[in-house]
Amino acid sequence: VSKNPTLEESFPTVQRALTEQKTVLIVGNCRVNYEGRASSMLDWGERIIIIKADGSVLVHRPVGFEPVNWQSSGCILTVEHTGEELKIKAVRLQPHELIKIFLNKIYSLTVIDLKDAGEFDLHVSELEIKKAILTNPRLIEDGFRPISDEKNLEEAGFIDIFGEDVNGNFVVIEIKRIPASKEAAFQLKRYIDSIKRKINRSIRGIIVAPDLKKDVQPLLASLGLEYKCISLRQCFQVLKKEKLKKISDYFNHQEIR
Amino acid sequence: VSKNPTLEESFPTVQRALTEQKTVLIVGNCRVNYEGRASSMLDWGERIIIIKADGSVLVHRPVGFEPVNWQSSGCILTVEHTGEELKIKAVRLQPHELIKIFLNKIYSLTVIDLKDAGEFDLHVSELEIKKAILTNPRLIEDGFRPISDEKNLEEAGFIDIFGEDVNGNFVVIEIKRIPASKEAAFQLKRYIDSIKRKINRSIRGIIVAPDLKKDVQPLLASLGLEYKCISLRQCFQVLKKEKLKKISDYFNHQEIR
DNA sequence: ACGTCGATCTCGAAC
DNA sequence: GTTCGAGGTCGACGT
Repeated sequence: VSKNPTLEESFPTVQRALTEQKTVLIVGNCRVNYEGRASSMLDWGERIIIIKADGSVLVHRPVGFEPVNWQSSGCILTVEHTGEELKIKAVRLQPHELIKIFLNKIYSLTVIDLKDAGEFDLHVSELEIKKAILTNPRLIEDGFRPISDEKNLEEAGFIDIFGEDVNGNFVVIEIKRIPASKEAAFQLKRYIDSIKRKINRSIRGIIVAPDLKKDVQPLLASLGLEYKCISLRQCFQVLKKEKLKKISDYFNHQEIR
Repeated sequence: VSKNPTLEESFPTVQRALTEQKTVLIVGNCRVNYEGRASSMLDWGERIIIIKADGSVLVHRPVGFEPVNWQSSGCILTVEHTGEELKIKAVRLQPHELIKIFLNKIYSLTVIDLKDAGEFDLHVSELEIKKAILTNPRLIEDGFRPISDEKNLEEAGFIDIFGEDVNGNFVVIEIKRIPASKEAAFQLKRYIDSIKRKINRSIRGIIVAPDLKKDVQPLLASLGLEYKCISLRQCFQVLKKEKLKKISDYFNHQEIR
């Protein structure tokens, strides 16, 4: 970490960092040119620049979630010291893209070798809701019996869960992790129409989601579809129980041996 | 900028920075919990944390273009010092989302008030291609006459440009800034089918793009659609000419007065 | 507020 | 390699 380094001082430091694949953090006054899928010019201003070990580059303005300019991982980095400015170039091939950062003042330059082996777990994807339903089909209704998941309907797309109810009707389930939109309803309708063209049996369509968006309830009614509310908490519970069961199964298994 | 500050030292600094709406840059060892549209847990590791003046939060791992955890602008920030850890909370309402960052070691803490008034210009979006066509419809073909842009087809979506050709046929134009995919072709087909259901006149569908992706040409043929190649350079030219024209109009207007 | 669409979207998986 | 779909997509614009 160096504070207010001159460009002369910074140049070899950055150069070494790039060749050694370290992470570089720069706060400074810069302008940025981009040429590639589109082209852009960013005039002078104070920004944060992150250059990561894998070759990704981010230029962040003081406001806004998204970087104003960037280059995704795998690009080739070079740095030059051209008189008044420090010039960092990041080139990507396929598609050909070039970003040029010109710095005329560096407030802080940090070179670090970050060690990060921490595992990242993202829960409650659509997949986990599906797992929960397959684990405990009563989440849908008593007597529901899944037949297959991820049924391919060729043109129409993929069905999340395909099953049978207690009365022998086919059941097509469309899962949404967030409040279901009209689009989800139309999608489910397409699936059902697609199946009806092939087989001749009564089919129910059920949207499974934590909630419905506005005006979707009447749409479902008009399309002859149903809605089953399922909370993420319920899914958590089922999956947690399943995990514990697996562990106890393991121990039971151990005892038997 | 402080190097290897203790958590005790960091706490008031961060707290003040948050109330004063400054930008905070932290490099340190942390774990992150997220709860909201989904939920996630990120185990201990060394990361870069950016907290911006507008309340956006970014947690960056040493690799990858995207932040591993984040909160977009407008969230409420609080910081606590709970014994062994510095805990930063960022809450967003609507949708309700919470991100908790636990730091047990800070390598560098930077608080800055970035001044960035630089203008950002991005050239050649889909909108600019549209503008270019509306400015000079001959980019499509001689005799093409735009009737309206952004026509809403209710269910089917929005048409980029709707017009008429020299023979009085309707023309629906779908613009893509990048080589057009099969998806674009299907989309245009849906638009045309949607219109055909409403009116009874001959309709042509034209994909406008700098190129076609593989296998799209035969698909277009089978769907009865057309392709008009248009380069970004052409659009640049037209728009540049238009700008110059406007300036000269301005001067002519001045002379008349 | 909700819905739709573009994005230098990015990313990953399937083909 | 290309294509396709999902994303805690984000952000902008229209209703």
